Amino acid sequence: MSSRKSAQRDLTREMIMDAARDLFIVKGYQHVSMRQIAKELGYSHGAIYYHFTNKAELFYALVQKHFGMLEHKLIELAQATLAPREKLEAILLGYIEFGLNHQSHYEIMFLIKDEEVRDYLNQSPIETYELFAQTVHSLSEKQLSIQEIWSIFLSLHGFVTHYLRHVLQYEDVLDMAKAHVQFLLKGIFQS
Amino acid sequence: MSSRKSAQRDLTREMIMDAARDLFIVKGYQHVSMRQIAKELGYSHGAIYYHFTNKAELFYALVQKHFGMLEHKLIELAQATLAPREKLEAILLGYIEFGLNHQSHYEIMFLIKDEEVRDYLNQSPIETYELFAQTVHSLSEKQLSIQEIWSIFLSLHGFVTHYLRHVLQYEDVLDMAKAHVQFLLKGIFQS
DNA sequence: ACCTCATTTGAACAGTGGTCAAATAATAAT
DNA sequence: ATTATTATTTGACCACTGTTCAAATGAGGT
Repeated sequence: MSSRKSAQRDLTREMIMDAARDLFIVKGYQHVSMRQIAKELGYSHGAIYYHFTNKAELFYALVQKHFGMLEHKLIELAQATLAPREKLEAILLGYIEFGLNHQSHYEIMFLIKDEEVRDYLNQSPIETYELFAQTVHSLSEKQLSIQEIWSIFLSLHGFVTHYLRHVLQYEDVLDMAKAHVQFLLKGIFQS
Repeated sequence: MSSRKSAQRDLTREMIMDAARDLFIVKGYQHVSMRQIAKELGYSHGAIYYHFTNKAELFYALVQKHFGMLEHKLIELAQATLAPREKLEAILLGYIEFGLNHQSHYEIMFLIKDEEVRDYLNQSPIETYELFAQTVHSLSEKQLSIQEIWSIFLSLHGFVTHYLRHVLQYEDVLDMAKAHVQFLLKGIFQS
């Protein structure tokens, strides 16, 4: 009855990921179906399974991209021309900003406990944390121990997690975020 | 064909909640179906809908109980005979212990983002946090501001959230938890 | 014996993720 | 130009989900 699409509109992983990202951001992982994604693209849901083995793998492909984005942002902030203290502030705040401005992705990167999805998570979170830790360590002028950096990370993570659950945007909690960062840095620069 | 159960075994909210709790703890909210709960009880799934309007409401009934448990623990710790500093440590550590020893519960209380479920969440988390904040405030000998207490809470939340995702038990991360608490209290008691 | 009514059943509905034989079309080989 | 091959897409199908609801059930009151 229906005919397959012409060659130039052949379905690609990129196309699927673009459509999926939009839907995931609006509705969240659990509330997006493979059929919805396919419909958005004008294909049948079966076609997606040709390009991705399942929903989790499709989602994880998106996640990997976003870990890359977070790393990019960290590097960018670390290269800014600011005093260490300001740079450190910017990085901690930048982490929160990233988390709240990419809520669906943060959720997948750090929150989804779903076994299906977790099986696809590999080294990405670890690598990204390593970068975070090293950057913070050097900016702290060696005053922060590994353990303290880890505590800072967990504390930022708690902030993001909490407000992400309440679906608030970064702008809505900017003051709170700044105060949280100050709290975490208090004592380090004896300010 | 099948007949309704005899009067003394009439299905109650309590019975349903007990069966549901066990399943939720083992499998998590998303992977427990109403049919599974009903099967566990030897009833048809329709019967549950007579006692709970839907899955989310059933789940929330469980949540309320767990908030009660956490409050109970907080009060208990606050009444211990310890120096303020030690008491404060015990409370922060107690919070982490509760979170990691009741992972499914904590997940329900603070992590589930599902709209269906969230619609049933009312004042419980707020009330429990109020208790936490007041206790910490008085124990800090008025040295902690509202904002700082909130940051401490978020930082503890981050700790629990992270290790909960990796399904580690409290004992496995005890040293880490102690270090995290010390980090958060650093400066407050000028230690 | 009859009635009432809270409780339970199970069929039905619209949706889900995932599978797969069959259909299709672009490309390579003849 | 015709044929064979191969990558891609389709849609019926499966086993499942949460939810609804008319109908059946049976305990308690009269």
